[in-house]
Amino acid sequence: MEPSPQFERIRAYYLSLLPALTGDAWELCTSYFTVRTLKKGEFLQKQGVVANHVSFLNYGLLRMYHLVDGREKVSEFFKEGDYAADYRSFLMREPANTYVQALEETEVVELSFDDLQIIYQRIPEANFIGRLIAEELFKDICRRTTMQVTVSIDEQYAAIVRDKPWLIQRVPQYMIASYLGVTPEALSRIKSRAGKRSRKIPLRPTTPVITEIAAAAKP
Amino acid sequence: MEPSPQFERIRAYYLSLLPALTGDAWELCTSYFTVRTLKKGEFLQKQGVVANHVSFLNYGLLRMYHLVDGREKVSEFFKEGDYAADYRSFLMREPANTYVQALEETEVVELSFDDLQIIYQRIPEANFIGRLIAEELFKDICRRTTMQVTVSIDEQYAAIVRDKPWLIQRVPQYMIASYLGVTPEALSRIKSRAGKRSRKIPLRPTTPVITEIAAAAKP
DNA sequence: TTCAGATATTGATCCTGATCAATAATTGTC
DNA sequence: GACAATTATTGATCAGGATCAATATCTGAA
Repeated sequence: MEPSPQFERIRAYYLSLLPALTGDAWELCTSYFTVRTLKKGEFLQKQGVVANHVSFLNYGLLRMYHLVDGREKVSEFFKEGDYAADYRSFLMREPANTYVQALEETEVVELSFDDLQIIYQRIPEANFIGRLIAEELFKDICRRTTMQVTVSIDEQYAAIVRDKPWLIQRVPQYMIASYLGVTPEALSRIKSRAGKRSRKIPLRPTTPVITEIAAAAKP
Repeated sequence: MEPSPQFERIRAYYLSLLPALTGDAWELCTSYFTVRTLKKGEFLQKQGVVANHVSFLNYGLLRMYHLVDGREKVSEFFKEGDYAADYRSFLMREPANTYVQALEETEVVELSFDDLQIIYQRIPEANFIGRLIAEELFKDICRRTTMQVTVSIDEQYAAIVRDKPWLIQRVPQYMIASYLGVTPEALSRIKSRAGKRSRKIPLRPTTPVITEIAAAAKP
């Protein structure tokens, strides 16, 4: 509706994606936005429920996790400036298989699925933004996957300390352990052993490496 | 350029996304498409090289993998009807950290990054398609991630046998093992032990479960 | 400040998958 | 069909993380 300071951050975000986003189009968007505040511990999303909103974080911190056999497996953290919510569930209109919970008091700008479709229809450029957001999420999840495959837990933890110190500050260690796919005990030992600096372990291939030369040579 | 049977499959795909894709717009698209054939063993993408094309598979089979410490870690398979290529590298214009290699003779329809940008500019609806494709890729990678976190290797293999029998048929077992994140030996044992049916292991939480009630109660 | 609950560390043991090694089965080629 | 190369299986040992348990540290509220 009216220009609100609560939409400043998301506006800056959108403008960075699409500088030409005009006043009218933006007004239409904001007319569908709603603001919501989550207390620490509250859930933005629960397993089994279809995600009906995407949420842009004005401030605060969320974690996304799977609940498997009574254990929580943290898959992602969201902080101010991020898009949160189970985007898969949101897109597929299927029940989510994750929980999203506030770790701090958090304010989000919400947009419902139906309203987003209206926006896509009325503002063709919105598809551009939607594309960039989907691409952004894709890149993030790729980065994570590559990390998991490429780097040892020790190095992943070191990378977090180096690149995302805010995670260390704001999240209990056992959740970071879960995020890394190990137990709290294991992470504790990883930290302690981090002192004695990285020994290089030379490995040799166990699986045949198909080189292009060798393979392409055979028509 | 001219209506080609080589573009039939991708046309059907696009039409399924956007029925209103008009003849003219489609012609513009096809004018940028190029067809390429890969022999078994040839690479569509190599680590260290910026992915300059997205590739739609007309027929054939590709695998994507990371090379870490001389070992290949398979992260994805692509078959006819899929979009292949290191989309992260393509989007970010950064060197890829993966290889994409043909496991069978494969025909792809390629579109370069620059040409795609032109299409996005000239055909606004293309953003719609681009959004859906990015969303599709996102959903796929989410599905994979959820599997990895949620389900045991045994069950993941069973799921492949059940849901993707073509993988079993067309891909050597040691690549499927790599895809599942285990050694070929381990997968072999998993298969043999698959006979004696799943014993249920009751687990109790090792990490405190923050319930909404408890957490939200504290303002 | 004190205390209780939550979080982190440390130790001992167990278990699964990795590794190393050898053999068997399969596949494709001549 | 026979052979060579690739792929799969099976066995024995090893290593790292999980688990269980105990203690230490931290945090926030009264």
